[in-house]
Amino acid sequence: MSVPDPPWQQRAARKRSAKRPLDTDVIVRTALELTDREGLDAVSMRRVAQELGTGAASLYAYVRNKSELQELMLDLVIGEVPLPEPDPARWEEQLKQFARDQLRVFTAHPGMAQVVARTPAPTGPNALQVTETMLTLLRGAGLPDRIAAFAVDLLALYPNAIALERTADFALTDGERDERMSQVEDYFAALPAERFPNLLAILPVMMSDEGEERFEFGLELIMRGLRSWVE
Amino acid sequence: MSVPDPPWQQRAARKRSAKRPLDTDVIVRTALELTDREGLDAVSMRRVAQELGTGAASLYAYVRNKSELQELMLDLVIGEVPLPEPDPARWEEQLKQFARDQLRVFTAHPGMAQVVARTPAPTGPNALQVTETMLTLLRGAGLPDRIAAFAVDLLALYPNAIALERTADFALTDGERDERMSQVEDYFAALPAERFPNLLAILPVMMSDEGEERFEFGLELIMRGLRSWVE
DNA sequence: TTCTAAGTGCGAACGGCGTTCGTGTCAAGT
DNA sequence: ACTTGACACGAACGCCGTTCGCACTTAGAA
Repeated sequence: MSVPDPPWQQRAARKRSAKRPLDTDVIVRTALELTDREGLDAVSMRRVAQELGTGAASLYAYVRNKSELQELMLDLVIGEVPLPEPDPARWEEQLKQFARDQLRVFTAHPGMAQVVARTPAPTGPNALQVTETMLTLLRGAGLPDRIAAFAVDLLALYPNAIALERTADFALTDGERDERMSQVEDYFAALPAERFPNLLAILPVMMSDEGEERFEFGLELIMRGLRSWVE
Repeated sequence: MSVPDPPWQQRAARKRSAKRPLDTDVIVRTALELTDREGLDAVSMRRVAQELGTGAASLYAYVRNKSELQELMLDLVIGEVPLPEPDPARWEEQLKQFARDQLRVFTAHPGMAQVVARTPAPTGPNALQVTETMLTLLRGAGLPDRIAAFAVDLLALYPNAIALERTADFALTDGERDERMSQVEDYFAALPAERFPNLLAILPVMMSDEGEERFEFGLELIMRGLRSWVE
């Protein structure tokens, strides 16, 4: 080793040590960043590998396949939902806030709602912690076990479904979005009034952009329903 | 035309007339049958074309692209949901039955629930008719327009979300399903009792296979919530 | 009857995908 | 110094959606 390495080997060596060694965590995080930036459809194994300066094949040492990668991403995202300190007196508000936070987090990571839909009953550590906390709140409120078990599903389902709806068109270009919008408008304008009287009567309400009120309505509806089973 | 066509031309002619000429309808129907048999993931343009004895390129004369094909399939499926004759006195039961029928239809066509999730506000003719009927029921029940508009969304969302959950693993082989099942069991069995007391306490209830009761619970919850806004 | 133009059918090709295989590389252990 | 084992990854396989351009059919004009 008395002679220094030739320059091209030095470069290679520096490059190798400069980049963090591959591990499951960086892969998952990189994939998630890519999803946030370009949507879930852009996240291919090749693309993630490229982002890490390597080849697709290298990822398979740390991740069984693409769907496992997505499940790992999912649990990472679920981990971002803040857990409340259960306070039985405020169970309704705490559950509502929980649902709001869930919606916020999944809206912030467009595409992850699709992953939830494909993943029957997420079982990552963070998902379990979320379930445990919700159960604490529901049982603390005096709901029977059976109802609590049903409700925990429902309360996870609802924000996810709304998030799915809101992020469905993330991958569309502005042009496509506009085109779809004007198509829908034309279509509604052309509806025969005698066959769709209610639809037309209610159109202004449906078109008005009160997404947040809509979500809050659903939450309030669920809480009113739950209340009827307390004790 | 005094001389009959040579045999090879006859065969060609028979072949051509024997298979129905391509049109949008057969394409959509074939794609749907394929989905029912093998799941949505198996429905590629090539595969549908193969089923019709032609090449993938031929389909593009009748269908703009794959996602348009899926939207057409979706409206066909929505058309299978039976429409009730609105009877204001029985609005709750009619809405419930509506939701049940929707779940049934989407469970019978595994994969179509995924398409709903990707399609913001389906606008096919059948979807519109469904919306109109639901609005008739909701407004007839005495719900304010604003609430009715929200509720119609919610009542479509819920059966779809459940159908999505139920058909999520359609593409899995039995082996994969079993593997997942036993994985989940092991995982739960290994949970530390002090960190997940509620989860473990409720596990028997969650594991018991009462999918239908679960759906009915959600329906009843929604109806109780709606009732609180009547008049 | 013959010619032509329009429309349909479709093989071939492009660029991308998930995943596997087998070779290459290199550090740690002997 | 040599072996071993873990990691890295280029190349390839068989899919995918979509486009292009050529072959073929056929309806109407001449």
